[in-house]
Amino acid sequence: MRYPEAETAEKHQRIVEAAAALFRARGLSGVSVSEVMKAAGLTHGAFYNHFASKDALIAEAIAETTKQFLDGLAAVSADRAGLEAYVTTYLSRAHLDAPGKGCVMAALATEIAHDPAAKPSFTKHFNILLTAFLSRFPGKSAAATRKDSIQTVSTMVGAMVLARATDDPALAEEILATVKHGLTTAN
Amino acid sequence: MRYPEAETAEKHQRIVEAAAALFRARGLSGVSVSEVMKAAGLTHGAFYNHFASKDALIAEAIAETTKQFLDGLAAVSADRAGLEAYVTTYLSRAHLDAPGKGCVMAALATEIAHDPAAKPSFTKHFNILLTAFLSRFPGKSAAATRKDSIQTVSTMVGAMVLARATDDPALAEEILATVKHGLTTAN
DNA sequence: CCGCAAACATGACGATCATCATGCTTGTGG
DNA sequence: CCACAAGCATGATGATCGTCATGTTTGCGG
Repeated sequence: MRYPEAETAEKHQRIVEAAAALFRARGLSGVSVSEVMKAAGLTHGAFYNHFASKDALIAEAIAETTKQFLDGLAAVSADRAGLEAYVTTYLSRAHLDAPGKGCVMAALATEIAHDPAAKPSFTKHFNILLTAFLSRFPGKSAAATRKDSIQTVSTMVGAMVLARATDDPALAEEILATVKHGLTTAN
Repeated sequence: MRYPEAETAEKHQRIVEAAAALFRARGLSGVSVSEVMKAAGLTHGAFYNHFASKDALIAEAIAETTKQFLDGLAAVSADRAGLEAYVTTYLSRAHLDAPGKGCVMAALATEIAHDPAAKPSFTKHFNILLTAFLSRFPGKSAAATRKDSIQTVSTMVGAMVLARATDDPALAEEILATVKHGLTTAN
């Protein structure tokens, strides 16, 4: 290779991180390859030295967001209090307003559903993410925990997705607050 | 006007219905104006006699899906059993596999969130839809009912959105079945 | 019965985009 | 120390798309 291997790998990572942020902020179809490369400090020509296609970039970007998700989970304790802290952070105004730094599911779910090339990567990482979430659920049997995880994740994602699709800040906050309350007091 | 008014109105409606189906099936950015017109039995040139822009069509298409949503709600009884029947239908494999005929929220939520022109229409119709859902919730106070509606809708939408983003049919069905069970036995 | 304008079709325009072609630059393997 | 190829930039290409221009048809108001 012509450039130091470490440097090349770092640029690759920068591209993936820029893509992960831009895609979540503006959608898969709302961001061009050129924009991603510019955000990574390169020009569009170098793109195909790193990825076979935009679809390949999307797949890697999804993987990157999963790493970030796991970091967020790791920051809370593995008990009921930690879970509630996580839910509270997830359903916060900060997350609502910063989709580029937030959950992939809440930012891109329906676009992924319409993009056959993105679904395999999403599916793989959704499984990882569910397992991680599950491992931090306190008590009960493994089966019950998995069910609880699926329900809790569905509710969190649905709330954020609806709040984001809304134009009215008061309504968005009502959705988040209501679901937050429901998830942190029930069970 | 040159064409009979009724005929023109009918064509307008055909365009909106075709758009509502195509957008939900393949996404806002995945469907071109020409495709919608062809599906409505016209050519692309006539489009701007009916709509000011693609954004305007999107807004009307969202309104159309809301009408369809309300029809679905009206089909069940206004009690606990009716609510559970509705949830069961919503979280069915038939709905999973037919996004073009299903809920807008589950089909387009994240794309709407990324499209400033679509958000006002969505917000307006989300309010309508929430009110209708609420009016069919049995018992309790109005405030509690609104909270229950928001939580239930969030969970249903989240589950469908995640199931649709998934490549693995078994996982998709697990999500639907789990959330369906949670919503029809709890409370 | 006539002229006007609405509705529709064909076709064009300009912009955007993913991808590829080409050439330069530069470090690494030999 | 040298040749090769990886990595990057500039620029081109072909396709798609939203929108507009133009011409034609045809029913409605007068």
